[in-house]
Amino acid sequence: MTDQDAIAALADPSRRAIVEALRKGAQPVGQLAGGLPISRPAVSQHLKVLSDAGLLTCTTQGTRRLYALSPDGIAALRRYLDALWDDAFAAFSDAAKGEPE
Amino acid sequence: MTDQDAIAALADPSRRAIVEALRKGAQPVGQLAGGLPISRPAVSQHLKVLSDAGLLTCTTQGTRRLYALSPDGIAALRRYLDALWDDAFAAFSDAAKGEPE
DNA sequence: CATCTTGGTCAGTCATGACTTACTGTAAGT
DNA sequence: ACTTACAGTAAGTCATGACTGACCAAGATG
Repeated sequence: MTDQDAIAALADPSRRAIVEALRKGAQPVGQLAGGLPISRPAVSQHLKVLSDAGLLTCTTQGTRRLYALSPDGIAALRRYLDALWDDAFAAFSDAAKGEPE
Repeated sequence: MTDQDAIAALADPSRRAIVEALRKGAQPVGQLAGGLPISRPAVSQHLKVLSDAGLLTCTTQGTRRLYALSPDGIAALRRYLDALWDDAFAAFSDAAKGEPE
């Protein structure tokens, strides 16, 4: 439910820029929008997609909402890629030995 | 050039289906198209995107072309996510220290 | 050589989604 | 209570790219 959606979420350049901005720490929406070439509503929409994908967490402080990277969501992606790499390497080894028929 | 493009390449459901099909081993284009609900030209186009992103390798055998997962390309993605996770966890730890009030 | 198989390319269509402006809601300050 | 600051939602526009049918190139086979 999440690992596939998370990849799609990271596909958009604006969303990757948001993720890169959050690597240094949590930020409110307005601050994120200030550092990006898109409007604040656009940032809000991207934050929703990233949150739904499990990549971000949100903590409310009055009218401010702090968004931060979610280690759990990123860990899920890592597990998916680890498994994919295992299969890729196994198939690579098989091909190197001789072609299965 | 590759790690970001690779994520975008994996965002499409059809391309993920191709990657999943290749987990078991290399396949020619026609066989891939036979197992998917899209036409052969569509598969060809997806294979090009995945190859350009460094996720697939292609070996030509006469008129046949065998596509296989590239361990190198997947490894590059793993490294990117590992670094991202490091930052996410560091930011999470910082927030845990400063927040409790 | 004729032809069949395999697969990449072209041109065009159509749907998805990224973006903006305008609006609404909510918490804090005066 | 009024106003200001912050942020999510709605409606509409527009560009990107996923897909198909038709065409073309190249190697195998008779």
